[in-house]
Amino acid sequence: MVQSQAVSHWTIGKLAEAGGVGVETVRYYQRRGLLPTPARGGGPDAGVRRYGEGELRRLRFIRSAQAAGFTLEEIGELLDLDATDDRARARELAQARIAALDVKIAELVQAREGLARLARECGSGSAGPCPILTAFEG
Amino acid sequence: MVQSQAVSHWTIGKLAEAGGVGVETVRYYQRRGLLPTPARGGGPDAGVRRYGEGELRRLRFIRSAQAAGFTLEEIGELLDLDATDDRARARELAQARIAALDVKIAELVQAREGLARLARECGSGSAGPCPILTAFEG
DNA sequence: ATAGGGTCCGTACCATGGTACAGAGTCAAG
DNA sequence: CTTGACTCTGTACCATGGTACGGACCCTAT
Repeated sequence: MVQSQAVSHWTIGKLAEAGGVGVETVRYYQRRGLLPTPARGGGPDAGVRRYGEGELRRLRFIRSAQAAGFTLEEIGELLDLDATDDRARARELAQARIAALDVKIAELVQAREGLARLARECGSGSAGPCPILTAFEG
Repeated sequence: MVQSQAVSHWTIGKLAEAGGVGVETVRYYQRRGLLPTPARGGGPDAGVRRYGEGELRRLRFIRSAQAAGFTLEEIGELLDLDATDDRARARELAQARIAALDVKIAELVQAREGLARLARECGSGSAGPCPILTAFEG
């Protein structure tokens, strides 16, 4: 059974588009060491670098990990861990982030409550209080 | 019935401490127009500015509103709205932020799930997968 | 009266995460 | 065989939200 070759047919522009980011962002991630900078092609497409599924998966991971609150530096470490299979460290980072997320989520839920109360009390009519300054004190 | 005078006995250092921020941060908020810069006292405490409950409430509001995801610019607008009692605009801002928070909270909850799965599958033993790169693809 | 600690003011610097060129090259269609 | 779209490299610039520092000044305790 033959292992299928990893195809790399996209230009940086297509990769960026597929990942939902700008070309400059991809280059920035390359500078930060988060994405590889493949060799420039020779022959037919001289000079241009080509990208494939692997890079796209990495790019998507970066965006998701950012959404999870990891910094780009931590994301770099995670990508390295993926290569070295250091499970202990990976767990450690994941659990620390889960703890931070729990705090953050609770904070946002509380903030949401304050805002909902503000929006409710601060009705369109001019009756009743419109307590902006104390919105988060409940 | 006599309205009690607003007392202003704290120095900037005490205000900052009470608000859980640094002195430089208070000054920064003053520069941004989020906190007033009271007149310097004369007589006994010549030269030093004094702060009271009003400033502390504002400062705490700023921190909470930041936690709710408002930018400092938006917070400035909210503080102005509190003074002008523009209910319609206040509601508008609150509702927009609630919508953004709902998206954000859902995102964080989803990220948490991915991380929990990662921590679980990536057990301390070396058996099974440790799928960092695909942690958020579930 | 003098040393330490706080204030005041202006300006400079910082970290994070991008975003924007300029100048040169290359490729594909008309 | 030129026009337009895209790439590549390096360097510069940006927004946000602070943080730091120098040099005065002033208040209090020793």
